[in-house]
Amino acid sequence: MHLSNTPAPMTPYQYFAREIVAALRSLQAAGQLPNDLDFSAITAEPPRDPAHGDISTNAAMVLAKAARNSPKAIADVLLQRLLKDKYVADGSVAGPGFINLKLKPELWQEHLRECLVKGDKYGDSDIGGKRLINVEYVSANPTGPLHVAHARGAIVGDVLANLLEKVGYKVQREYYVNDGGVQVDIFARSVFLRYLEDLGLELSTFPDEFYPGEYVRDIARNIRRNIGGLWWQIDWLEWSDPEHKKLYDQFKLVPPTVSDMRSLDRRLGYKREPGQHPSLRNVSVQLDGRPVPVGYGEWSWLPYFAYHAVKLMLVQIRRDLKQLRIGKQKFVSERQIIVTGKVQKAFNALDQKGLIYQGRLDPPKGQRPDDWEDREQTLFRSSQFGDDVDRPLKKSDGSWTYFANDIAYHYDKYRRGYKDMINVWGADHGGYVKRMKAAVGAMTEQKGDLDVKLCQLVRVLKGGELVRMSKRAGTFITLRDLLNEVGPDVLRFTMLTRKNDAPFDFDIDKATEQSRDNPVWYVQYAHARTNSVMRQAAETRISTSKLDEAALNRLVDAGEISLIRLVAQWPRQVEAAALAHEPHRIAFYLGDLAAAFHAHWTRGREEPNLRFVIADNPDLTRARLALVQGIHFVLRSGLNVFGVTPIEEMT
RNA sequence: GCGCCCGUAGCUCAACUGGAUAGAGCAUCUGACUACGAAUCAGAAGGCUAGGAGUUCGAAUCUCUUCGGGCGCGCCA
Repeated sequence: MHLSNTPAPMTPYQYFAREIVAALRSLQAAGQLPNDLDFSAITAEPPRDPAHGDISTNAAMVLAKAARNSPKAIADVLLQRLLKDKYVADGSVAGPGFINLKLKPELWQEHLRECLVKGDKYGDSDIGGKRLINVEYVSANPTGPLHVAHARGAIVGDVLANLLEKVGYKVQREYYVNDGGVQVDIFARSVFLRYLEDLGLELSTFPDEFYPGEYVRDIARNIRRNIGGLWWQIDWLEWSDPEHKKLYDQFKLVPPTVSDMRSLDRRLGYKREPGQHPSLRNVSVQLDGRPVPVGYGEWSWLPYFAYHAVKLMLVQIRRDLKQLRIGKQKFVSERQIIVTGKVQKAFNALDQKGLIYQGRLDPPKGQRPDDWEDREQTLFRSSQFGDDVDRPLKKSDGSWTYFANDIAYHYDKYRRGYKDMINVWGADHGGYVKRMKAAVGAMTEQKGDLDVKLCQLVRVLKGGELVRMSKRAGTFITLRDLLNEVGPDVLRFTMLTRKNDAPFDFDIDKATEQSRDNPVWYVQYAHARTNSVMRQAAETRISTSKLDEAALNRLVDAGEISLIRLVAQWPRQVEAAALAHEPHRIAFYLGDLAAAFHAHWTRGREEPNLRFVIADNPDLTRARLALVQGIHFVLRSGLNVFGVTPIEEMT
């Protein structure tokens, strides 16, 4: 009998969740329970202790109060109904009022068949109902390469997106490019100075607050060599001064045309300001034996360097992400949000709701900045929506704050149809969560929902030692380094063996070790082992095809049934992990399934009649192969959700 | 000073979102390879879930409080 022909094409847990409610309804009809009861909190779950049975429900305890009866009494009558179910072998009331059901093996056997029929699609569902959901992750500044912390966020976000797709959401993956703020300008100035160095000029100094990494030189070189149309500027008037024409000739530099500059200005939203930026005040180069200050007329070169430096950086970032197997993100530019007037639009929307005002903020207690200046500013009433204080939307120079831009970005997401939004951020942005949620709530009249997953710090251990990282010194472990050391499979899986809000020590040695300690290998090994069983069967000339037609009622051993039980939990694990936005749960489940499979395998060593392949008993073997294939499908789809290659054979 | 996250076996971490006697792995001790792959498995030991108070049938989980750690606190992102 095929389960697909029965009225129960679902997991035993889903089946009984329904049966329990049906039984309760019939008790209501019979007048044994009141009619106005809320069944929503009732569960049908595997009991914590398998000795208690197959299915456990809390129904009696949940209903006791409203039904004005003792949990025990309700459990007794409910149990009598449930015992009539064709799949229930036995049942009992335990503890404070749990009902434990022991099921007939047929239900598990038939469910395994269901799993085999669905194959890789087993575990998929449509609880998302094709609803749109937006998952934003990585969103690192385009001012440096991705490093370990970004890797964690990238993986958590990507796998969460996979999970949501698996349960029927329409997922949009996004990367918000923070190319709109002063950090990009500092980055552009850093590249500019390295660019001068690359021309063979010696800088008097390289300011502390500039970006120190080697990669900045690479980008400067790349700009000089590959982009063309370059120039450098000692004084903003200089390129029209015939006195210095020879310098342009010497370095083969080409000054920009006015229309070049204007189009970049428009594109990037820069205002033209003459003079030299204060951070460049002490920087000069030796020219004709005298020090010449650099960086004047920033408006003429800064947009150009900012534009190309960010572009080159993003090429690198995308390449790294691709190597990490993350490639489906839509990149949204903060600068474009500003330039296209979307910030103003979002601002107006808040203003119309009366949520903008001019006011003063108290300086933070205990850590008053030295340069605190009490001033009137443009504030958003975020405190009306759960934030601690109101937040400024404009800087003192009149430009938008990062928060204002981010509000506009989220407003834009919402207007594009995403009521449900998830952001994956580093823990250092924790202080930002309340105000962003407040903004989303305010802009969407509470119709939009934002969940922020904060990823705690990642430390890297190598040879038992902590690898020191310093952003100031420009020494941090890049994503690229990690990928070269451990590869995407290990990195992706390992990053999900902890929940996102727990700090993570990533031990490179252990992650590459092939042993029980290493969950990646452990699960991979189990998957490869399912294949090796199939190969073994093929050698004994037992057919491994159409296993869903095998005589599954031959699976009666307790170990076999409990393996099916574990397989049958896959759909609810996927569902729970997706709804809770907690991809790490899948890692633990896969580890459990792998462990149970390895354990059962080893039992066959002492009890040969339990081995999967019994050469002279094709029917029994095919039934057991069906079980192996079910495990194979679940392990494979689990690894697929993680974006980890299910290896076919251990080498 | 305020806010957020966290505190679970010696160590690294789970615990199906309020369920039963809080579970794994490592390390420690005791066992299992003439092999469907021992890259594995079985067993033992290990706990006042940081401390205290509360909420209810029931708390690691929710509330309050103390202690300890991390992150953050206008014109960085």
